[in-house]
Amino acid sequence: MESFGQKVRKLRETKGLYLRQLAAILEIDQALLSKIERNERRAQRKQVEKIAQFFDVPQHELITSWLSDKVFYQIKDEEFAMDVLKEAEAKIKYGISE
Amino acid sequence: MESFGQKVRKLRETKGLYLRQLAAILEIDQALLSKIERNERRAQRKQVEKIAQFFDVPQHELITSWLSDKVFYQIKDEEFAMDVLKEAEAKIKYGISE
DNA sequence: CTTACATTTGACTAAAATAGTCAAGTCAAA
DNA sequence: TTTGACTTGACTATTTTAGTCAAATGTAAG
Repeated sequence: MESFGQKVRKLRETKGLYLRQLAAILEIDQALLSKIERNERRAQRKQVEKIAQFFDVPQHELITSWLSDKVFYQIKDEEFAMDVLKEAEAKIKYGISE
Repeated sequence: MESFGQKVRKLRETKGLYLRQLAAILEIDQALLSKIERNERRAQRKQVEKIAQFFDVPQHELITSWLSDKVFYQIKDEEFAMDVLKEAEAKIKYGISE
């Protein structure tokens, strides 16, 4: 399974770009991009969108990867992480009754 | 499907307690407890633990409810919310390769 | 009607979490 | 041993979120 950061790195390297170059395109510091690629910082939605656009990859693909990373890092150390996800699924499917 | 807040309200009402009373036990403002029960504010982990203890309900039950709420509110408006959860599951199951 | 009391609301502040920067540090290749 | 890509760490800025207080709402009783 590949993290969002790994996806970005792959895309960047496939195009033979340096951190510095992609960072410039995204208008962020290259140190930040480095951290994003190594999952040490989370990207912003706008940045994800720019990346998808630039590499011409479907937005929903990257957005999904990025969001699932966020969820993952939020609960990865929880003993019942899997139950949490199952319950979240049910809430999405059937909603929360008000 | 029941939200964390609803669970707490039920527990409280079952014991015939007022917001004010439970709030005192949790050492928070009753306005905050009111908001938590209506999912307008998220509780803190410590508070969740106290609630479980006080009402003598298994911690993991409330913690799971509370965490799944957090996940739910984070992605509920996403078009691909379900895919996000599935991918998060995969990341939990198989990990993210470093 | 009006008092009494539980709960909600809204606007605000405090605190915590997270994004972002800069300068120095690795590390490999030339 | 210099150069260039990337990483690291400590710091700051920004955003998000928790929390408070005082006033408002609703409702049941007197």
